[in-house]
Amino acid sequence: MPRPASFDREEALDAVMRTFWEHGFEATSLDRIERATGLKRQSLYNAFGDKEAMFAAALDRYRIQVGTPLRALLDHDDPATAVRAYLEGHLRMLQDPCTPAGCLIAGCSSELGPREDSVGARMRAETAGAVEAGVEVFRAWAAAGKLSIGADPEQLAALLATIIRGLAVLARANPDPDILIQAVDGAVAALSPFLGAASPPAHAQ
Amino acid sequence: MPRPASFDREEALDAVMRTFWEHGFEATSLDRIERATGLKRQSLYNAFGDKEAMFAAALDRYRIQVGTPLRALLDHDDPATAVRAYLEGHLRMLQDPCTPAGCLIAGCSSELGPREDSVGARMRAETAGAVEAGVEVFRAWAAAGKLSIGADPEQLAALLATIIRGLAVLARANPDPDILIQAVDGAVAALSPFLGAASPPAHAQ
DNA sequence: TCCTTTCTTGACTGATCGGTAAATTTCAGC
DNA sequence: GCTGAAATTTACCGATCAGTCAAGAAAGGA
Repeated sequence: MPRPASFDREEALDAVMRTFWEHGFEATSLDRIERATGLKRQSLYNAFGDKEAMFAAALDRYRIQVGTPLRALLDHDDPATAVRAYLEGHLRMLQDPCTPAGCLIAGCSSELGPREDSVGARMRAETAGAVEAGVEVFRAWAAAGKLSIGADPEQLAALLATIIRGLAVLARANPDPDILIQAVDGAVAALSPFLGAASPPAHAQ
Repeated sequence: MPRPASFDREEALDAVMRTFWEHGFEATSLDRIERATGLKRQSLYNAFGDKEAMFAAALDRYRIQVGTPLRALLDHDDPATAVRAYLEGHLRMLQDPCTPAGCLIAGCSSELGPREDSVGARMRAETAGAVEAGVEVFRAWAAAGKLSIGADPEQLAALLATIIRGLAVLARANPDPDILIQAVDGAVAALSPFLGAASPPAHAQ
């Protein structure tokens, strides 16, 4: 068993993920990854494989480090509380100065949208899976009688997934954080009446 | 006045716009533009300038051909009708098989988000301008007393802009059109109570 | 017809792309 | 210390990138 690697794989993967997060797939060159990780080309290829494999590993890490904690915010007895926490959690993440602006999934799925190779397919699957996970949460709420009468769980889940991705786009393009806060406040006000809250929308603040 | 150009500038610009629309800024190479327009490199540089100028011209054309007609859907006396038409119009556009999937502005502003050169700045300005235009529409509705009591025009405009961009992301990534339809239906149901509609949200279909 | 001006064409630049081969360094086991 | 396998480094590959140059083709004005 000769010569262990001199770098921490997780730490390097973190830098890889952040580079893809910041610049997208195409604009992330191997040179940029070298600079971000401090590693040389061959070490990267030894550790992760080619660029697509690096991207896949970065997506996996993103799901663990970002996606899963955010989705956990939906695990709350009260749907209105859960949705508010979910939206505000996304807002914090999207604007966190310690991480690149926006969302890796939303950004790269926009970038790679119609591509037919493995990366494009991977991104489409990532998006579809995330949306479907949200649908299941709303269906469970509906089955538990936690949604207001007439609330459609599929509609609400699709709308929430849409809002989340819209926030990601705006967070990446718009330096004005007020717009995002207003969008989240508006979303909470618009969605709450469907989530078991008693107050009619005309009085929603 | 010797030798007129042998091609139609508007027609060529249309192909340029569609190429950027489909592949984004970085992944649109000059070779690809040559193939899409049928023109040679030097003709493109003569007609439009460098790649950034081609992109700027494509954005201008996109605003005229896509953005302006969509924004005109908000010009309606009844806010609820206007918002529904606006959302459904975007849905049609995003999924129109005659044009690339998604939205040029949303896609490229995600792609170029934090870039500090002129293209990045241009995209950020495009997004900020579009959002601000929506805010003015809602403010006018509010001033005309067309919004429900308690409805916040800034919140509603920010939310609508967010939803529009979220739809663009999903339209580009998700081949399932049902999700988008459900999102639009959900958005109409969630927003209508604020737009002067009388029906309470519990009965919104 | 000829000239001038522009458009068009194809070859070309240096830079950068993702990926690789070979040489060199470094450490575990003996 | 020696040896060998793996990690690291350096140099390089062909392809492609945006952009340019110069020669050839074509049309209006004379």
